[in-house]
Amino acid sequence: MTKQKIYTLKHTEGRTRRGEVTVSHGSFQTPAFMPVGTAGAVKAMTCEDLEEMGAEIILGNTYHLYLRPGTEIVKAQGGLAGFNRWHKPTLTDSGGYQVFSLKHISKITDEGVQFQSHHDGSRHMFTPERVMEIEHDLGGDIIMAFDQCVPYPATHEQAAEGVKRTYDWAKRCVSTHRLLSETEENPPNLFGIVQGSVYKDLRTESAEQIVSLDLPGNAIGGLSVGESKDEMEDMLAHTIEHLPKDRPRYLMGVGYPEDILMAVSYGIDMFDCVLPTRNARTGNVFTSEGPLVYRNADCANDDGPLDPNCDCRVCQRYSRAYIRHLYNQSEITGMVLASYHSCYFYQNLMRGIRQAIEEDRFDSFRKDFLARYNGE
RNA sequence: GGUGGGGUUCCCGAGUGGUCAAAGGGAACAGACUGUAAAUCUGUCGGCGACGCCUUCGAAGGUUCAAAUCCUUCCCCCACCA
Repeated sequence: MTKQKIYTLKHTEGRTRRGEVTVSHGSFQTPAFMPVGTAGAVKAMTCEDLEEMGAEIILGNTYHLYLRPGTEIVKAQGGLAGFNRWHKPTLTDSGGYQVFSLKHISKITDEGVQFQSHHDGSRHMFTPERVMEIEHDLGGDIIMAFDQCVPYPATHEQAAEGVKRTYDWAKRCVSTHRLLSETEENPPNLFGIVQGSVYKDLRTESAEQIVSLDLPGNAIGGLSVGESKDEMEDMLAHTIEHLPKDRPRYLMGVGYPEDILMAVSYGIDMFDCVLPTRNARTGNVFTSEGPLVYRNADCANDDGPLDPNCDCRVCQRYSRAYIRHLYNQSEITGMVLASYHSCYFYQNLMRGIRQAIEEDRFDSFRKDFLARYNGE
């Protein structure tokens, strides 16, 4: 495996940084928000939509794609890019989060995780080795190590166990990944994941272990799982100090706009979150003036756009009244329009953040954004 | 005109003497959602000075300690027959 540097730092403002990550399918600007395309598609969005709004990298999920349509099909179709025709970078998550969210139908051992499919109950086994094979077959540009995302709250002992297992598994991921990469033309970039729940000593330990693996990128996992915003910030601020500055640092599963701004202020480069898409499908969108429950009755006769300050093509054309009506009638177009807007909103937020960093005014950008967002 | 069935809280629809303000859906209203078991889930859903009271089950009377449930009359719907 030829080791290449994938991160280029372009500008810093305090701890905040502006950079670029380059992988097989191209580059993406950081800080970046990656829409989540669990089953090979960002729900309700087409590739054209995503390109249009400026998304440069999306996620795919090992667990979901392995179960359906099955790794063989995706591989035979030319990997994810060949399959879903998203020709920009893709990051695949390892299924570590599913170990957390599907804990009631899975069993964790040192060997790996035995789980039942949420589709049909069939039994499967994920080991770090198996996950690497799958992720290589899926063909993403960045693949995540198979980790154990510990639920919140967790005792120090439980969290420590998660840290140990995450490290053991990460080492096994690295071995298998190296082996698989030897025969590949464009091997993916394996990112490690730091765990440790809300315990600083464990975060330190986990970060040092993961960093010692010398991977091209590092992620902070196990946050935004139920802890308070203060705890999240504490852990993030603490953990990121242990992650190398010459590689991308990815905060997994985050978050709300205010969380992203907070994390960027500490130097996080990559984010992903289901909020813009999931919430859009359940009647909520993000706007410059704060979250809007467009499903609620006060939008019934509102001919204004979802966000009065948005220049996305949904806000240029459609009204709250119409989109609410579509939602209430379960017209899929309602979810499509709402999802488009919120995804655009997130991409637009990231554009604003990047530009502000370049112009050394991130702090005021953050302050102004939050003032308007919180209706102050 | 005859025979049979039926009218229940916004809608559909259970309930056939007390444990019924009345099951269950739907609609409506609100809340939740952070590496997507999520076009999902939760709550409210007659009124009120609310551990109690008032109004409600087509209408009006009646039986009973007690009626959405039984009886009488009336109004209206549906099906089939003529």
